[in-house]
Amino acid sequence: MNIAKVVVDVPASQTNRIFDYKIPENFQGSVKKGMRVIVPFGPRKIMGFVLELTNHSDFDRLRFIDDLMDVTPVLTEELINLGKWLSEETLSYYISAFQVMLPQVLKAKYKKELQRLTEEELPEILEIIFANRDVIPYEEFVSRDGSFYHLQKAIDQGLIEVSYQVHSRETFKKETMIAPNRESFLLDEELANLPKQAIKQAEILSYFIEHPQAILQKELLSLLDTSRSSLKVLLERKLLREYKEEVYRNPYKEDKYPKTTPLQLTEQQENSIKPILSTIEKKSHQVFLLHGVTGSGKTEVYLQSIQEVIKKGKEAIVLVPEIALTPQMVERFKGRFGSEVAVLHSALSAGEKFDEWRKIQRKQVKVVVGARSAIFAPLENIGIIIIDEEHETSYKQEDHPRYHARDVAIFRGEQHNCPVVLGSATPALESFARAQKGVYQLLTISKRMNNAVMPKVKLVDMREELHAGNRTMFSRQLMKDIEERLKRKEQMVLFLNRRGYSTFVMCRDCGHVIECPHCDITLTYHRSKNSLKCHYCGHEDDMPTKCPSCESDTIRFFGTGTQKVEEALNKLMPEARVIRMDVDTTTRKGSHEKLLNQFANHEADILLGTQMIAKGLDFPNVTLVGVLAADALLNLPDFRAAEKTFQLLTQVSGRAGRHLLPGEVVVQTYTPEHYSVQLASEYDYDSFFQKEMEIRKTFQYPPYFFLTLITVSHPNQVKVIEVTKTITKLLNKHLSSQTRILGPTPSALTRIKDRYRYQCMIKYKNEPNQRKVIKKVLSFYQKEIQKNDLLISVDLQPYQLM
DNA sequence: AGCACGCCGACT
DNA sequence: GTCGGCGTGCTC
Repeated sequence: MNIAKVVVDVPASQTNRIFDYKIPENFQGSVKKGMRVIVPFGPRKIMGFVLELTNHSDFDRLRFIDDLMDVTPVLTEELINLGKWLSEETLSYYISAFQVMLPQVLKAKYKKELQRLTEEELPEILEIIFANRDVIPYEEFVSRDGSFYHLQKAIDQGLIEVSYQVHSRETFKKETMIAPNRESFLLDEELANLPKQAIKQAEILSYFIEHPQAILQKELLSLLDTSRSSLKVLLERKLLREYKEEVYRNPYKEDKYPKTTPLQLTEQQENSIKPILSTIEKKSHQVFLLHGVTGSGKTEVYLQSIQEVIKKGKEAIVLVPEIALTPQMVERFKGRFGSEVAVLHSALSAGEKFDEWRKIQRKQVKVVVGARSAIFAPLENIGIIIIDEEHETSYKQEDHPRYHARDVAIFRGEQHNCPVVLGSATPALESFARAQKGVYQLLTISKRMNNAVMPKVKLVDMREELHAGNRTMFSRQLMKDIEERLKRKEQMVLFLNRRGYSTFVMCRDCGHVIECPHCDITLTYHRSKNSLKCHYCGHEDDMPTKCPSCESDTIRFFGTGTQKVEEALNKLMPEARVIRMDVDTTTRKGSHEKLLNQFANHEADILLGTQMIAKGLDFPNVTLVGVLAADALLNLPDFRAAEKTFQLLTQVSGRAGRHLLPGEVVVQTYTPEHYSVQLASEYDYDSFFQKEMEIRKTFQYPPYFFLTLITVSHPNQVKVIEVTKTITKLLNKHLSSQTRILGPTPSALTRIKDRYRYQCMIKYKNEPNQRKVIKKVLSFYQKEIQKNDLLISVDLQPYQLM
């Protein structure tokens, strides 16, 4: 095997193929599939993944692999196949598919440098820039307006060389270890001979006589309450030795989590787990949809299924939506499986993520708990894959490769012959429809644990509040209920749906709304800096004091943010202690956990927050949930708006009355008659499913039809419309006649970063040639994409229709 | 994506 | 003769 087939790190359509390289003699045998290598590519050097080893190539002018970047492959054989499948499936580049499966620190960094080869005098311009250095960053040469002509000449004369550096960014955390350097009896002798005043040295020696194994320096020093200076003498005398050992950056300390044991399952839990266990036993693949109401103990079903998998010597992946990946959730897994668990989510630093990943790679863990990308965990013997809150849209990645973790999970489940469990109190319509058709096996838990009843939901019509003269954001009902809870010393959760709402700035005089100069969107007011910011391009302006249109000074910001709610709450009920949880108060590491702990310790009465408090939280003392604006989501231009509203209301309501105390929910809405609000208040998923399915059928939306969204963008509006029109025509011509192609339509945000965006939508039932046709369309525009600043993006099964 | 190469036009 | 500005095509 002296030839490697390599995918190179150049995300472009022309390089989206395999390149062959010869393996030099000295690397024979050490180059393995799935490794990162450095290869020459044209004049430069870049990173590539070895996908295959062979002895034959159709290309006759092969070059040699330059260097290896790994000792152990970073991609397993299965992940290599998964990557190929993923790129086909999502129409993305091979390289992007492989990169998305690995921690960011494994992405190569490139440096271009100018290296001086001789002492010989260079032209003056170059001498000034080099300033007595042998190597300078190429960047510096460019930024200081270096003469390309002189540079080229110096290169031709052999005075200067351009060198390309490729390096990986992974770092390893090392800590100092201290160990005895002599046999115990020899240390005993030394201890006897120590001068009387060397008390600390004596203590240290005694310690090692009793514990002859190595210990972290940090730990030793704190244990004996001393400093490095007393260690130093012993190290110098070679009685002890020190060395560096690699340690994992461990964001979760195991001893923090009290060990838990399996709970007695309820009858319904028992009935649900049986088919899962038997699938594990039979080593077969099956997708289960576990439909369990909030508080029904789905997690316990997961935990006991995993237990069985571990018993069989296999491994498990558990996906949890990012915002539900709370300390509470982690605790449940760490509590049951201890150090067998690796946790992967975005709050970890790049280094921590890498270390967790490496624990998996080295087979030091059995269970991986993480957000979307954890589905690519490099496990080789998977026994179960679980996706909790499977309806969550965050499982769909919004940029390339635009994959859905559910699809990847099922693909891997097939490869490993293991069950995939999708769990939710409010399954995605797609999933429930599949379960009804028998594609997935439906498991139902309709009762809560502890025999708790679902909290009663009161709908409050906010229009009536307004008519009655109540202009605050709290209805009289909600106020009354809050006061009651305060009196009874019970706790509350207030939920504000911020998505769909924004704090825009408007002139009360002329109605002028301030918009971003580069995007078709209103600017958002940020109190901390008293500025206006665009959420799409980052453009920032100072908050004006006068309306830019009519010069009136009645310009104000509108909309509701958590800050504003908190202020209003403080004014109306100064005695209530409020914890506010939103992006502003949880950016610092660990602050999320801290706030939740405070609430758990009853240091506050009200937990006020956005999306992030909607799921996964479990506080026994919470008896009231208030939803301030239930229909904020309903008004979005999204065919899933009703579904999302139903899901959110159900999830939030589920935060109350989970234990002994009964719970209540107050939902404030401007559309109490809407079926999603109505049915959510009755916890009637089945009726909601029926009703929503009818609507989807009528309007030809998923799950009855599949969707593909093609978005075209370009600085010139005329150009965009023309291209989108042509694409629509091409698609119409080449796709089957039952397929509907809609468009061109302007995107919901027609202009972002000074680029116009138009889209067309493909609605289809069965379109086996779709990817082929789209690929053809893309290659038709290949040239314009390359040189004319045209962008065409394809999203199969989109979630964001903007 | 970079990068070289080649052609062209401007400036000394 | 010297320099930089694009368009084009290739990368094992």
